[in-house]
Amino acid sequence: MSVPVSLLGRAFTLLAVFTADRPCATLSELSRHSGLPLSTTHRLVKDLLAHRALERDADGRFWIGLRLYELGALSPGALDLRERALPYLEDLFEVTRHNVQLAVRDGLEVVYVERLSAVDAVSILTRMGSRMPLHATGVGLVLLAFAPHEVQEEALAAPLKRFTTHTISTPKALRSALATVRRDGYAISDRQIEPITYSVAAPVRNSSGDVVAAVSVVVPVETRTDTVLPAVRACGRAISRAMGWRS
Amino acid sequence: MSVPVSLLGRAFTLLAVFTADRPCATLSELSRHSGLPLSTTHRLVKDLLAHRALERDADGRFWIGLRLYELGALSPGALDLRERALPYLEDLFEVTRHNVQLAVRDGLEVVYVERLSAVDAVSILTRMGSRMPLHATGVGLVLLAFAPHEVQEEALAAPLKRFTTHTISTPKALRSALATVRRDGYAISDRQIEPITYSVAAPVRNSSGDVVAAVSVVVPVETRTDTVLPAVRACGRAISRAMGWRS
DNA sequence: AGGTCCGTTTCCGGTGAGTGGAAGACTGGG
DNA sequence: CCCAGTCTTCCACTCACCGGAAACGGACCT
Repeated sequence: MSVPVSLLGRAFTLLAVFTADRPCATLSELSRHSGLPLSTTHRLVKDLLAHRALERDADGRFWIGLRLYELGALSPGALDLRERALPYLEDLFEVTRHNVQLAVRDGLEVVYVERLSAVDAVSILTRMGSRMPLHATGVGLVLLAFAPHEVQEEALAAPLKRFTTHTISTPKALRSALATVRRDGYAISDRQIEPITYSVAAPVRNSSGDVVAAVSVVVPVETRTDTVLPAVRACGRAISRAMGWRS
Repeated sequence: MSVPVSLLGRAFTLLAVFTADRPCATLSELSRHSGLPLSTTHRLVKDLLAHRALERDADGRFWIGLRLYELGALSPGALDLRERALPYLEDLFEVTRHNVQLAVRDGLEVVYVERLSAVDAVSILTRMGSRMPLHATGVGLVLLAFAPHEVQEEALAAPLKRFTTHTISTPKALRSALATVRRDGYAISDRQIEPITYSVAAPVRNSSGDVVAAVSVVVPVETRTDTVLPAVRACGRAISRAMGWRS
């Protein structure tokens, strides 16, 4: 295992130890998982603590700090898109009572910038800040279908990870699905991630008409998707208008 | 103006140029506002871009990048508190139809970790990730009233910034208000930030019974606070239970 | 077309911030 | 008490980082 020689590279390697499955870690764990020598890790952690990028709990374990939360909240996805979209996401949540998600594209992945869910909602696989492959999610299909041509070709040439027997797993199937999304103007992801859910997704456009995000509702398979589709599409349009889009 | 000599210090000084009022900046602006020489700024920005901590738009301006959003979403406030609290916040939003906020304490400030609001809600002064002084907000009063004794004394000894003629601005008034909050078990902030709103806030406790967050509703002054108070308090209790609290 | 201005990018010799192995300190369990 | 694991401190050495200066590129003006 090679660690970066640059200090910033090391700092980000260290921060990458934190995941949703490992939201906190001891100094030794940080050293072990990052590959950085213990004393280097110790010094780096001390600096990150000083800058509030990390914080330490009473048991001595380290967590991502509030400063990164604050900075992250200034990113375009959070500050611009989320703040404008939130009222419409809430409306969609209220009329459907199912998980509502807002996501942007980063490379060949979806990054969720918001998720509204109920206590007894059907699926809790995604979370604010989490990632999923484009090909396997409703929002991902929408974002990919309207992405630049070279992004689509890149996704079609990449391995398509399989989650269930329904996951799109050949370039041919994906190409066909993308064409369907572009024709229809929305996507229905059928049991691609979990065998018990559909995801119904619609595009969100900016003032230039580019698709910059996607909104979706995740419903149990017993739900008829056409009962939520109009609401999802209306929500996508409402957010688009809030972003300055004119049809 | 003195800039840090350490690389991490410089990186964070640079990132501090980004605020809600200046969410993006050019290279020259970053250099000017951070005090770092132009070529140092350029090199640092290039590294931060490589690590996705910054991103660049089509006009060449820099923004906080998705990587910081992802990392920030792993912080305890976002990952643990927010995810557990969200369904109850949504319930509170639904029954009150007013701005709902969830906040934690950081030093002598409140940091908002979630805000749900409607298109026509009365106040939009706060935002995910933003800060306010403890003494002047409902959630701040709650967090301070139940904070360790030395934190309370520190707040009482610090300057109390005034926002309106109603803002608590003397240590005597603050001490009295804190006693009231502790006695009542909730806080009502009367026109302290804006002359048109009240904030009604209640504590959120963890499994050890410590107050680790506060939830509030912001309502117009024409609203009788006792119409929303029970719902806010119930919400605080529900989130506390989700955090493992036992009464 | 040429010139000017401003913002951005590149270059490179010099240097001090950062390094990590080793030793020491601390903590908890047997 | 002993042991193992975790954390903290130390310091001679080195190379990643620095920033002034030059080059580059684009927009605007005459």
